[in-house]
Amino acid sequence: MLSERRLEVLRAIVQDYVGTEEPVGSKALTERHRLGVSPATVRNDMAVLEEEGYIAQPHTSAGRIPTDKGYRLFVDKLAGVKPLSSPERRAIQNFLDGAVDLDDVVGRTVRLLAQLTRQVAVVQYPSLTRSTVRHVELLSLAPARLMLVLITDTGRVEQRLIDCPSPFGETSLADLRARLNSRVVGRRFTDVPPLVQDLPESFEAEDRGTVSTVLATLLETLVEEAEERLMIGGTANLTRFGHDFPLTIRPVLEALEEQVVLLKLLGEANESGMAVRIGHENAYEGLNSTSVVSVGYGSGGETVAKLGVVGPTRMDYPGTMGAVRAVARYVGQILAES
Amino acid sequence: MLSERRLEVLRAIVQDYVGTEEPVGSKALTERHRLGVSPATVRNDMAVLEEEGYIAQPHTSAGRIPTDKGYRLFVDKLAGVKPLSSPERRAIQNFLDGAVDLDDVVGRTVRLLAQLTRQVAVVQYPSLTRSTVRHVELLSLAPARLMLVLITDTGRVEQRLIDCPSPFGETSLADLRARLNSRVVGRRFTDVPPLVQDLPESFEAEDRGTVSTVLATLLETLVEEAEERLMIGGTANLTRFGHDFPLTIRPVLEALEEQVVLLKLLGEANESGMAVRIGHENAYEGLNSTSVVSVGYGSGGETVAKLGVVGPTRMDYPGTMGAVRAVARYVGQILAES
DNA sequence: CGTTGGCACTCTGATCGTTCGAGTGCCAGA
DNA sequence: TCTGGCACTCGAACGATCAGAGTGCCAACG
Repeated sequence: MLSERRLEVLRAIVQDYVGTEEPVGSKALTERHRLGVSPATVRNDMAVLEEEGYIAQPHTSAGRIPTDKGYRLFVDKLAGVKPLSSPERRAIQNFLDGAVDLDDVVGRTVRLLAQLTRQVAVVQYPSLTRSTVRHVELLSLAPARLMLVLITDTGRVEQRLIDCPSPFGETSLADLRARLNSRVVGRRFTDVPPLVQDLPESFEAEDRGTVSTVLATLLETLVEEAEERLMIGGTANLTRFGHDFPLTIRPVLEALEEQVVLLKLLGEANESGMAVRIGHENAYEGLNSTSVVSVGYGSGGETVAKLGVVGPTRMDYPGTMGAVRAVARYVGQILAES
Repeated sequence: MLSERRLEVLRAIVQDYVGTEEPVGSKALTERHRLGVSPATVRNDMAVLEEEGYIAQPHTSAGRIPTDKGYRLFVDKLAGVKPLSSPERRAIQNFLDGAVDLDDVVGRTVRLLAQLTRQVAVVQYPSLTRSTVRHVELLSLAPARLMLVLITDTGRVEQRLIDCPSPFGETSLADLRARLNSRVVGRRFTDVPPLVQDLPESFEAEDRGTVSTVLATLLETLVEEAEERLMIGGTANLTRFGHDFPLTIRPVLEALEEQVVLLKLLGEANESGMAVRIGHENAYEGLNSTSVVSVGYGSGGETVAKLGVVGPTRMDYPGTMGAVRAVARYVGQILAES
């Protein structure tokens, strides 16, 4: 176990490096932090920290920089979550309150988060699988062509075209619409399948094919939409990454275009708490020199989706975590209101 | 007017510079192109071209590079549009044919375009103002609460919640729905307003308020959605931009996040033809060192939206233009089919 | 008049050595 | 266990030199 002072030294190194972006040496440390010991002592501590793998030197006789392991310790033990200032909080609330629909909420959130953290922001659309059905509508477009419209309680709308195996009368349509709605409105998506399973049986033989098709499409929509959408923003902040540009930035841009990768990344967030993945802790190779801070959000204690930021491992963890958490909370509130 | 050979020299310079990314000198030119004259002659021609502003030297005694004006001349007079190879065409078609809905079409298009041109691709969603109404649906969610669902012929769905000034019976609702649809289905959005103006008059006094509200919401939806959505992709290709990274790339990334800027950019495309904006021809300052190639697409001779790519001024214009045009055509076909 | 070969000139970029300074490791002493 | 001192290392910055590519100009030629 590292002594109190060594941890203090590590904290100082992380803070300085995050601020200056340059390797930090023993002398500079003692000058900028009131450690109460001499540079020589700090040097010894640094030697230990290096041996333990918390810090490293880019080349002999330069200062030290934190390793992923060092950041990990910093985040876990040394750093709190820095709460936002109250003007910041007010600004967040004002900005988000202006949103007019779900797209707008997500759009504003992503811009807000990017601006606040000065990093790349990723916001997942509220999940359908956790949502409930507000309404299912069936429209007849042609004798054997229907449109299915699904409306969720989060305000999202999905529509599908359906080619019926046989013509389907207006009466049957109204009937199906009514029965369907009476069974599924207010239900969670995951609960729907068993509730509609026996519906075809109660229809005339000639309509059963169509009813089955409609149900199949409905269920398919629920499942398909479980692969959820994302919005990202603040990519311009990538330019503040480091000196060795193209090499670092390219894989990150590539990763950001892979929805699957991002979803997995966010998915790693713990249900309730905040998740911080540092450097090589990220499964995706292109993000080995970045850290991801993510958290779930939702209304009323229920997580409906996640959001987070992607930035260089050399980031201001307390500040970023504070911003991410605050934004998640306010978005949850907004969703609860609407 | 420039002589034939001088134009030929300009063409050679553009081609070489696009290929090598390095200033091109007189000697190298005569070696790589069969111009039939000596380097000295080429030097004279270059001097003239420089005086006319078509090319420039980064510093004294280095090769020449084309100016924006030079690229402009190249595009207008010297370069054709390079058609894609037939394997490429087949690949495009196969890839786009797999799309399942509108989002997917746009998503695939943007990825395709980015990959084909190795640049940043921008695709605008098919415009609502040019679209026609396929169906308008009204749902009663609560006694005084309606939902309006608008379905377009391009498969897009928009929905709005409406709070009615007074309760609205099922009979009136069905009536309104029927009349509304009989008037607007198949109509272009821009033609809708006069067609529904007198609808409230034909209803009972107590329902007129609600009918007006519904109509107002409908018209509002048409207008609001005229501010259209975009999808972008291939941002990782920005890393191939140039050597002086952060400075060039940052404003581009910023521009790409400004939907308004991008829409304006695409909007500059001529109705029918392809538009190429080179360097400073772009109104937006951040894009002064990029070129934008855009074109409208649509089904049946009608332009419903635009798409294009953003890349360095030093780009392969014939190839890029060929790819953009081909993709636009195939997307138009796909839209016509669905 | 357009084209050509020759020639002197001018820069940039690469290479190399030197220097400077920050930072380290180690050791002896408090 | 901490501290001050000291020798050492190594990278970044600076400057001088050099080679090469490319230019502009000129005189000669068809």
